[in-house]
Amino acid sequence: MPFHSKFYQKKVQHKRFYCAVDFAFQRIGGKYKGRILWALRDGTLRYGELRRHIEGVTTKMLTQALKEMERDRLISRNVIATKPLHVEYSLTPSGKLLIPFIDLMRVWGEHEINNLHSP
Amino acid sequence: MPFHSKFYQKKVQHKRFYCAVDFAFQRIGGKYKGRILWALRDGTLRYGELRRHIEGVTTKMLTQALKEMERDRLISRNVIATKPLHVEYSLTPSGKLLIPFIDLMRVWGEHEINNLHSP
DNA sequence: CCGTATCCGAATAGATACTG
DNA sequence: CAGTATCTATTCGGATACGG
Repeated sequence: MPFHSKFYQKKVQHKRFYCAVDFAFQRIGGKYKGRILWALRDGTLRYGELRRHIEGVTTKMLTQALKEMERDRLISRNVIATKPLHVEYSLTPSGKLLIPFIDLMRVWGEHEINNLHSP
Repeated sequence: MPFHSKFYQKKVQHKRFYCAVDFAFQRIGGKYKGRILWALRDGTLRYGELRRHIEGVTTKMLTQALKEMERDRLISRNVIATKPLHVEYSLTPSGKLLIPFIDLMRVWGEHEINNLHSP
């Protein structure tokens, strides 16, 4: 049960936030959360599939981000008791609300990347 | 000249990024950049005014964020040679493109804050 | 008024090894 | 397969003092 493991106990408390923008950035900030949300936009992915989508991530950082996002109800975690174990991740309704936003970021990012050497 | 000071030289190189989402989060991630963009949405603010808008920020962090955002062409910096000095900050066209995005974040954040104790 | 500089602790991130 | 644990390196962020 992730909510009781020692591993989980880090960062259970949010820092104080001063406004809604601050709050939102605390929830989807960090190095990988945006990319995780984006990877899950079309449905369900297993842990290992996510790991391959998010190039460069370690198990430690991926697990940590996933636990925080589960706690914050952005994603849900579903264990399938096959052998070996399968674990599926997908967006919650709240998480799905963020997809248009991530998409805006992506479009803006592509635009900026294309203009990097011609400003 | 900020582009030549020792202070500026930190973080001149971006880390490697793997996709546009990653790129975008590197540019507006961090603790204060979202709030700075939001504060400048309606026009120009001076350094001290910004500082009062972004409650809790220190001069170090504000200056650092402003320099990075200037380097990334999200904001522009205008020095007015009065005495004492005035320095005005405003959004560039590229920075203005991010406002709808920040607004989405803010709306989502307010929605989430309201549902924190009734999930 | 608008920053710079320095010190230092906290938080974040990576590498590596190991387990049910 | 899906993590956990540990150790270390790097980065971030706050406090404080000072300067043009």
